[in-house]
Amino acid sequence: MQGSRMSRDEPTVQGRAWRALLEGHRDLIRFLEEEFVRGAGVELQYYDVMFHVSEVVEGRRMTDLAEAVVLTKSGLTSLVDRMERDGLLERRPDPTDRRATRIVLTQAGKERFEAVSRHHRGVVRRIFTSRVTEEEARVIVDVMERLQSAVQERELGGA
Amino acid sequence: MQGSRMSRDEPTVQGRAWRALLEGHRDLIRFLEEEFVRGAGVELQYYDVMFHVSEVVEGRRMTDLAEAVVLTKSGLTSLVDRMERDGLLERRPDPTDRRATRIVLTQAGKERFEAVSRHHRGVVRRIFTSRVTEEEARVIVDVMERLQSAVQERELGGA
DNA sequence: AAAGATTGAGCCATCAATCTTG
DNA sequence: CAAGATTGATGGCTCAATCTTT
Repeated sequence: MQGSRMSRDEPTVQGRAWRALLEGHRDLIRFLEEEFVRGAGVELQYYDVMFHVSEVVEGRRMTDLAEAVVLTKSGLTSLVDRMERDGLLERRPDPTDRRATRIVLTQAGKERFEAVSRHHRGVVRRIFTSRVTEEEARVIVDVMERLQSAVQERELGGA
Repeated sequence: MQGSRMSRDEPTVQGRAWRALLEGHRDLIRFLEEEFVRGAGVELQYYDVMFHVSEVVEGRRMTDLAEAVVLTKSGLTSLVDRMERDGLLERRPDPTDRRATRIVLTQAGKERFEAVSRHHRGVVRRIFTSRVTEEEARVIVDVMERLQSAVQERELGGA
């Protein structure tokens, strides 16, 4: 964990930042997941889907939603199956493209999302928001967005 | 919690930092995973195991290793099965406790790890290290370590 | 009885193939 | 043929049960 020798040289600050990011994120997610299941009775993945669906009134297309929650299309198909079975979501034909399916929250889904959101914000505040200064937060936003676009360029630009 | 708005529409800087962290990390990992499989022919998980095993000459016990790589014991059992089948690892009886198994790298595993490490450092440098200033890196280390200990305290103390 | 590790059942994600619509 | 979505086969991980050793 620490004092590890990834190379003979002393790790740079950036190198330590990389490991800190990985390990910190891992612990945060692990904690969040546990808190979530215990307190809200819903998996984090459910919340993630509901979050992205709730943003758009007319519903989200499967493909876009899959991208948003980082799943393959078939993976999302089965996830939506389960959530539909649980009465949280509804599939609706897309009026403009008959190939597409739009996912919308049911009334029960909306209520559930509201409740879970409140809980979610509480947990996030306790473990993250309240422990980070504005200054630090700005740096994080700055860095992460920069890295994101770098990755996206690389992915598009090919190897 | 303060003057700025906590409403859904106008998240705080910290709130944006939270989402930036989640999404950025997700994209980084996704990219790293792809790069890794393509360039080194090894999954990230393999590297993670080799990394933790390589740190200790006398080998790692299964339970400790499972904790380190964030897997259940049974999950690790099957992962180690595969890696052993691939000739990268070896199970050895623990001399001091006959219940325990020690995992060590084979010679092939060591060589593989060295090569993959080099590749790994290259990728990390390209997508992360070279794109973050020392100043920013210090902030990240600072924040993430603070959050990690906060989470650990909560896990121990909180029900 | 508790701790280290493995086994088997079940769940969930990916991949390749398929169907329908543009 | 390309794009949106689903289906079935396969693989990895978790959970509960089990075995051995302390």
